[in-house]
Amino acid sequence: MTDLPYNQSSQESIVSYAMQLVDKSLREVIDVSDLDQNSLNKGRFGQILEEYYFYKELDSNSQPDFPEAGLELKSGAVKKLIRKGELRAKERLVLSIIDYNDLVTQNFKTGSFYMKNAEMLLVFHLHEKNTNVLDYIVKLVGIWAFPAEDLKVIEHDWQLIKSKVENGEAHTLSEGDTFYLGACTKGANASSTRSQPNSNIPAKQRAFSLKPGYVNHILAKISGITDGSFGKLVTAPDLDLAEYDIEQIALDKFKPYYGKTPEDIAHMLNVGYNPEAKHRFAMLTKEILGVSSKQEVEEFSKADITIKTVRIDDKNLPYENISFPAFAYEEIVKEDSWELSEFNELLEKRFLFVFFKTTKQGLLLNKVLFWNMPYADRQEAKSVWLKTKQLIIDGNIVKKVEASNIRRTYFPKKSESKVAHIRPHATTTQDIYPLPVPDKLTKVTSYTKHSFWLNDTYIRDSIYL
DNA sequence: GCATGATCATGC
DNA sequence: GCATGATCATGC
Repeated sequence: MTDLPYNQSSQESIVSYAMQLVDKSLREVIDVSDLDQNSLNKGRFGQILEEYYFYKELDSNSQPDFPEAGLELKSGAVKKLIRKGELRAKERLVLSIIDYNDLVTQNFKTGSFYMKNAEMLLVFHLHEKNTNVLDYIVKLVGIWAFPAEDLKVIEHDWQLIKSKVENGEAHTLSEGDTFYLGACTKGANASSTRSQPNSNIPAKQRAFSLKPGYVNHILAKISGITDGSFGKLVTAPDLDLAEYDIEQIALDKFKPYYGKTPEDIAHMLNVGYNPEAKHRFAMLTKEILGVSSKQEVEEFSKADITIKTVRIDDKNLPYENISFPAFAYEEIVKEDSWELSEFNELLEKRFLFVFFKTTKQGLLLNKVLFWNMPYADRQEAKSVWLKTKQLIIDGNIVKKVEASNIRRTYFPKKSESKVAHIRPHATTTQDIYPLPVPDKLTKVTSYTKHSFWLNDTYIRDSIYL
């Protein structure tokens, strides 16, 4: 192996060789003549890259792919956001498979996960539907080493996964258990299982993976984007905490403010409070968490956690339904699976709900909780998504236009599902997105922006509790 | 009083 | 100018 086009003991050499991939496809840089054309499913991208570009033999040992340089080669897919033009992770980044029997014998720092993945050479290509893997265009290449503060969260995640396995609960693992490092299912189907220690129940095969939110941060870092739009939940004094649980750290921050009014809280935090600002409660929540009202919480963004601040009346009914960002009609009709749809991705995230409740003493901070939408409710949301998508595909949007110019639509109403409905989400009726199919009744080719909303009654009955 | 449609205030 | 989080107005 003396004639490799790079020096395999030098990170610098490996990276500069990898950088030559940017804006190219595999077909342009390797000899593809002896590849079996029938085996080119999307999972082959990484294997072909490793075997035909880096000339490495495929193996599954616990050493990194470039052991002398301490680098593990990983490839991932990005997508371009139509509305913003930015690159985002198409999905989680799947790392090494979890051997349940081995895991329970390991420590984090010397265990196979960290030994293999401490430093990674990442190659991201742009995902294109119905495109041969050989023609995917590489967009970003870079080295990733976990920052110390991220490693603390990841070690905490790793320990949680390990302790579940130690307790004979490998079959109950779920990605929602953890923050940055997940245990995602891996295998052809649900019957891909493995044995686990301390239980006879076969457990689904799983791999360590990085959450999409975390991958987005990696993408920003290796693209050289460092903006000030993120603030940290965990600051220096907390870094030495033995129990590094970002959820607990977040919940603890609310403790001094229970039973206080928004004005009280703003005063205690020494921050301004504009009663005219419609997002004043959301701003206050961020200040409680220790970041500026202008910033996003970095740890939550990495862990795919969404904050929702809700005011409820004395009967626990929210004053308003909860909105999500407006969807683009042209994008939703192209979503061919619920699992990969934007709405499902929003609902699979973990939520931090912050409730302010109306009492005799006024509006008071009342309850704060982390929450995930149960599977059955996401199936319910799926039917709302399916109906919405079909109406747009059929150009069946406006039902009638009243004398007042209010337009009644066919979109799913609150009464049709206990979970979610569709409503306008725009500045005016003139605030529009193009329609893929003109509306049958009005013939318009664009329509007021709409979004999915969670029903106020669903918040009351299934989340506030 | 509630469901649905329309619109607003802010910050970037 | 627009995304976000939120609130208002109308009609039944």
